[in-house]
Amino acid sequence: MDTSLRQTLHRRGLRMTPQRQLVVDAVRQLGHATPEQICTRVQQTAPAVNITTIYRTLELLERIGLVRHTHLGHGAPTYSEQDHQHVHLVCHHCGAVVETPTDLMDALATRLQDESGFTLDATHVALSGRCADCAEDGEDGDGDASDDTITLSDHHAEGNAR
Amino acid sequence: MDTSLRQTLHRRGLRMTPQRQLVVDAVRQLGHATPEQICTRVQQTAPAVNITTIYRTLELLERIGLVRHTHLGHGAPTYSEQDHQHVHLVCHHCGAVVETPTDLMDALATRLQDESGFTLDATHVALSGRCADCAEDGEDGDGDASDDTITLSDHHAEGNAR
DNA sequence: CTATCTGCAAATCTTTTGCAACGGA
DNA sequence: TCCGTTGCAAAAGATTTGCAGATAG
Repeated sequence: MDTSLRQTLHRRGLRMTPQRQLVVDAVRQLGHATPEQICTRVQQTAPAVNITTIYRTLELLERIGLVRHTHLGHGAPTYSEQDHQHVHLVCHHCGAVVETPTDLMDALATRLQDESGFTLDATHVALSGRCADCAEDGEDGDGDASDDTITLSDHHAEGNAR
Repeated sequence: MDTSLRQTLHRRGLRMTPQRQLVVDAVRQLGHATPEQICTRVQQTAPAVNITTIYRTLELLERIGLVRHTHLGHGAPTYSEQDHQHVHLVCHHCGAVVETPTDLMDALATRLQDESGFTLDATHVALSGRCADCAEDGEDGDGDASDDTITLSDHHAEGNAR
């Protein structure tokens, strides 16, 4: 059952290792997960695997097209199977991540293509907003400032470098 | 012309400082910029301003609703004026960032609202893809792996913690 | 004058890199 | 055997925090 991974690797002169199998498994099982989460999962089976290997393996798997990463909005990118395509909706308020079919973006993709020649990759980033559970309420609108250039005198010392 | 900023701050018991004015100006002038870029800009006027202050000020300005941050996909978040609303399109290939009017997303927003009850914040994240200049060519599709749990024997040492 | 801010240094955290040893084919 | 891989330690970045002193009001 691991023939495919092994072959894909061999085809490019790469080697099959237990670590790589574990990372692929973890990505598959976790759906979309950060390197940290993947590392934790892998270490449940093989505690000695270093997080450095996770990073290197994810990069390699992405390069050969087995996984892809998505930016959910905040810091860490999340990795998932290449063919596990969907659009992520992240709720600002509760942090929930909802997955929706990519065809939701078809109309937009077409429009972007027509109007800007931009080919949309709908799955690479997450859309932000508020989920149904977190009804909208807070509204804020204010913005105005000047445009001057002052010479700011710093308090104590200055001219520091490291 | 800076009355607005000062008042907004005072209203919340906060103080008006040259640094804050400079950060607001920089955000406005740069359109969308990382904390690093904002820092550089501010330091052109006031070299002594520390990047720590930039971070703290941006956080504060965001909290009081004067600026907002957007995740362009890769690492650094970019800050812009609260009311400078637009959708970002980031090209995977050349890294170009194109801004488009938010009404591009109206149809999608409506559909999301209807189908999922999800209220879209179109400006918080950037859409990824390929811009017109970077024509598509590379295609890759392959994915299959196993599901086993092996006991991985690590080479040299083990049992390390820090 | 007092509480808020700032600059600096150092602590965190995440991701990357150099290197020597290990192990897959 | 040979070279791709791995673990470890340390480097490199980015962001946060503690603190003493400066400053807005």
